[in-house]
Amino acid sequence: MALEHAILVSLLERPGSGYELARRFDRSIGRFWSATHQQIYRVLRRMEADGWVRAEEVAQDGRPDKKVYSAAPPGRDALAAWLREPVEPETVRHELAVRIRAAAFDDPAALIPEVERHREGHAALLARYLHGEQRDFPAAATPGALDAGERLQHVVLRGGIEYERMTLAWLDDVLATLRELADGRDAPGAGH
Amino acid sequence: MALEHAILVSLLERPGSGYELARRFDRSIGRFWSATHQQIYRVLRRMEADGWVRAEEVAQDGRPDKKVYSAAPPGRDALAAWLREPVEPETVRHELAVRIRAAAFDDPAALIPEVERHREGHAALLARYLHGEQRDFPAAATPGALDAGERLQHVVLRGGIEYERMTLAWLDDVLATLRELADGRDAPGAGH
DNA sequence: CTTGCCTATGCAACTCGTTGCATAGAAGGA
DNA sequence: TCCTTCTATGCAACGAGTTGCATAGGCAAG
Repeated sequence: MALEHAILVSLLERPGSGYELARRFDRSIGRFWSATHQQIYRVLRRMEADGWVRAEEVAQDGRPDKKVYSAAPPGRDALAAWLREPVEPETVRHELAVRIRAAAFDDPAALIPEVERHREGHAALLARYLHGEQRDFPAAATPGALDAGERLQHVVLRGGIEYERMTLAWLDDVLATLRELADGRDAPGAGH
Repeated sequence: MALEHAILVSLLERPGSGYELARRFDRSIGRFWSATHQQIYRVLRRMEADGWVRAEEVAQDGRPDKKVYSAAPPGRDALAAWLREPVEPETVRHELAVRIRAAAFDDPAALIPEVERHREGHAALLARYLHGEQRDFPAAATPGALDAGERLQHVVLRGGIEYERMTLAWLDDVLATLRELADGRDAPGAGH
């Protein structure tokens, strides 16, 4: 239900076409709110009908025309109202946690390779976050160097960084537990 | 798509009716995979048709009959196969991150009360996790005191605890940032 | 004694989100 | 030359998930 609002924020930060939005959602914003191009196009049309955004047809040479959207005053109002609504607790869908509990009814060692792969993904993401922080917020330590928008973007990024750090530490804990269970199952046995 | 598997895990840990499952999903398992009773009933019927679970009608006095489900061998096989499938990166839907970025286009101070309320919720959840850890895993420090299932449940719980700790620290960071922005906006002004 | 909550299951309608496919011109490599 | 990729938008169908409502007996509080 907040896809409208995520799109509004993205359009306030910079206007763009549905296609451009879809790519932004694959990169920066998408780390916190993912969406496919289909969803985005459909929601954009609804938002245009509601007057939340304005569209401007832009002809391009060498590539298809595009519709560039930008946030309209009613959209800003809707966003301001949304900011004052209660924050509902996130609906968690943590597949890996389910799998780990499932491993108790099968071979825990079978899960190890996938957890390792998963860990690599989180390590790569942390590296990207840290690189992005260096690039976009080098002046963060100097008071007054960043405006409100930048400071808020930075605090969100810090959240992403801390989340990844915590996840990596936890995945190491998980791997250690799985390996101990795998060893304990094999070692005292016949040693095939 | 993993609701089937979450239900299977829950039924392997202990058989139960759809209603009981729904309440478990509101408590322990639901912290990692939430679902409403409607979803659970529908998926249970599909799983029974597929032979993943078996149902047994149980008459009760003083309350309605119930159907107690338990995991069947084909369900265990499906779970084992699922454990070997690739873990897809989680689809993140972090509403608060979107709101924080949205605050740049409105009054950042407007967000503070809701972030505080949100923080209280996470603090309460952390307290519940820690209490649950004391109750369910008091012997965790003694080697060999816990079986495989318990050790895996414990490592999942530790993940929840670390997530809540990290979130609390980040929310304090967010609140400090929002407060500084709110002060900076008022203080140099006319001081109304 | 009536109101509301708890157990227990379920239908119907809806929204949200994904997947597959289609179009269509331009650019670049095998 | 053909094949793929990129830009840019969209339809149609499906599956996942939510919300509202219904049933129906028992229990407890006011």
